[in-house]
Amino acid sequence: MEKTNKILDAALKLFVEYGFHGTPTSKIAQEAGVANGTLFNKFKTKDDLIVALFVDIELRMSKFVEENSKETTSFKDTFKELYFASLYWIIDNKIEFRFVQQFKTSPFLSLIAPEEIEKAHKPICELLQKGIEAGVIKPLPVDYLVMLISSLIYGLNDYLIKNEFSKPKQHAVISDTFDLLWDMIT
Amino acid sequence: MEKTNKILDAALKLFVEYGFHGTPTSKIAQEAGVANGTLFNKFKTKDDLIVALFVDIELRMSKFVEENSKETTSFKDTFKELYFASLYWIIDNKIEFRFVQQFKTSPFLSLIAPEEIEKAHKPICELLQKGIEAGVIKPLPVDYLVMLISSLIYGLNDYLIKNEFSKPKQHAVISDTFDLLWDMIT
Amino acid sequence: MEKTNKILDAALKLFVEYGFHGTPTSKIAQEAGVANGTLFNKFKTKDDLIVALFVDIELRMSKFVEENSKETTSFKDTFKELYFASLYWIIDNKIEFRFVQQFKTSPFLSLIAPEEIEKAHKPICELLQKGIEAGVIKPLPVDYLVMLISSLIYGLNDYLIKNEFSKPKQHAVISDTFDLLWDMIT
Amino acid sequence: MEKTNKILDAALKLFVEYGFHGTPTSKIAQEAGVANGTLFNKFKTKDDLIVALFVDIELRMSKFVEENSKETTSFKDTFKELYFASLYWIIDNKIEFRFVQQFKTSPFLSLIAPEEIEKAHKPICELLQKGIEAGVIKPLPVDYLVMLISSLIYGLNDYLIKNEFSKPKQHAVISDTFDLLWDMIT
DNA sequence: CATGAATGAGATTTCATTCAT
DNA sequence: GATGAATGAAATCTCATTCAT
Repeated sequence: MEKTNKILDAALKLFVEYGFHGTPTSKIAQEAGVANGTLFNKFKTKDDLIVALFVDIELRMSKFVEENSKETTSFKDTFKELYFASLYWIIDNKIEFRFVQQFKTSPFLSLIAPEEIEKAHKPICELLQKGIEAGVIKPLPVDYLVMLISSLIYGLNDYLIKNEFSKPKQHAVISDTFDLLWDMIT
Repeated sequence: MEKTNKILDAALKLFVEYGFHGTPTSKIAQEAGVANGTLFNKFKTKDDLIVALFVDIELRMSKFVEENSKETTSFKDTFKELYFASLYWIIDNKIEFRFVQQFKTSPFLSLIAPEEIEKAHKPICELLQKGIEAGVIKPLPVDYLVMLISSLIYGLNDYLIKNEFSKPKQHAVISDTFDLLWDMIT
Repeated sequence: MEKTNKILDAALKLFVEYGFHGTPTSKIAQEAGVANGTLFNKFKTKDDLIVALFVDIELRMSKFVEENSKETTSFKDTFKELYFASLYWIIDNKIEFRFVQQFKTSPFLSLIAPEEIEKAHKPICELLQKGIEAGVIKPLPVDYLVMLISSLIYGLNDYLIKNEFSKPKQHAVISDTFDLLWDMIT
Repeated sequence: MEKTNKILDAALKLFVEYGFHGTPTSKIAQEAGVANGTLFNKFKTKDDLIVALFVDIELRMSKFVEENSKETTSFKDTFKELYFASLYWIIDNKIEFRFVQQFKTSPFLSLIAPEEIEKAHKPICELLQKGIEAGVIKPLPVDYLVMLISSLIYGLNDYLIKNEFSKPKQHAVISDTFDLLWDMIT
């Protein structure tokens, strides 16, 4: 792995455990196995590193969701694919997700342009728009729907983490929640 | 106002704006109009102050919700009272709520006993239990229901903040969301 | 006991355990059971307290030695009385003595006039002078003799503390050491 | 000179003049001509610095005494070599010695293992043991003898400092004291 | 006199960042 | 490009001392 990635990896792990300011750059460098100065060759400042890490994670998530959700002929199935892909990524990348949550509630969020943050919601927005036009989804504002969906996903994730279910049980809960959600928005 | 409260007030304001570590204790003292040392007479450490602030806010919210939600004979109405009281408190105490969100995604959360955190959910848990027993609410696990409800509330709050609606429009959205929620869980 | 004495007592105990600067005045007041401000009513500054404590201890030791060493017709016996009285006081007032040692090797010593410090040696000086004139003691400078004697006493005290002998054994060692000392200076 | 040594040097000088707590680390760094932070790169805490300084001085003294006391065939001469070497080091390193005295009467002493402290006495202990076995020295406990000897050396040193004799006079006093000591223990 | 809350100067320590090698 | 020693600004926290009650 390249040094840049080693640094991002180490930073992620430490930030989630100790918080942004509870993690000195020196510890990140140490954990990454590089020299202190190397970190500052790759990222101009610590804030730069934090932002770069956020952008990197968002990108990885988007990519995963895009690649792992087949577009089908049925609207409901396409929507389900998106929902499951998102949840699976979050479940398999708990640390990344906790970082994102921490970042989004922190003042660092303001370092990023709002469009950049919205970008991740683009696929779901477009899909919902189609759903409304097709008369499948209730004619509510798209950003309102996105809010409903994502808050459920985030809440569900927290719930799954707290309860440590078996894989099949987890799947069942995710599936049941989808049904509740579907009923709510259609 | 007492100095202790002045300090809590100043801390709240600054923490939300600059983050826990972006806010030096000296600035808090200054903003509160007390001497630096006074802060440490009232709170042994900065961490203590952060935790005390969280506990204080949770207490104030619980008290408000309790005092502002009448118990009625209709289960649905009682539930609605609780829902509205919660949302109204959050809307009128945006800064407090942002602090709570920041606190809950930070490593500081681990400084508080899990029971302490759950305590805020006790009224709603008891109510839902009764609702299930009365056959009004779907027979789902209570903590699962709590998750569904609170994630919707949090999401809705973010949505309202972002959109800056007029008071009547706000009320309409809150009311409509309640209907969606009610359909989902009954 | 008066407050002043309670403060001196508490200070002594804490200074020996934690050092002068390792002991805050607030802890002294607390240990003494008086208010913080009371300490500063009795002693203008912390340094004043430290010096007063030293002077107090030296006075108590002098008084004890004076009262507990009978003047006899035999020079050797009178000298022995003084030697034993000194050692017994030190042994029974270990904490006081450790304070004195700490004080004497610290920069606080310079806050006291040299005459004040020498005062404690006055009785032994006068006695030795007589001993020399009587031809009993070797005709060496009196302050040289005092140095020999006191360094032996200090060393002996450390030795007794380290070894924790029984009372009779202690007495034997003290007595034997006197004989060595007597041989040395006569 | 390396920065570490510059810091130790500055610390020694200031500690002896102002005491451990009367000397801020910032002054040490300044006196040493290094940045404040550099001090804490070399020594994790101020206490660490104090302990390191003590260990360093003890080591230097041991090394000097070892290197400057020839072993001879005569027991008395060998003993005398040790005695003189010790005294000469002390006299030429007054500041170091005052530091050691201050350290040994302070609560910092407890930060060092007792064996570490005793180590400095090892050569003299072994020599005295031989002397006893050879029937030259009085058959007294070795640690008792060490106490007698070291207390005389310390006392003599204080005496010499106070009186500021010329070099030859100093030598005479040291030599005379050796004779008294020798008489006492043989 | 006694009290103890309030003060603020100052101490130790941390850590993002630089730069000579 | 990589390194890590050096930097010094800034943060948290302590504590002698004051003073209104």
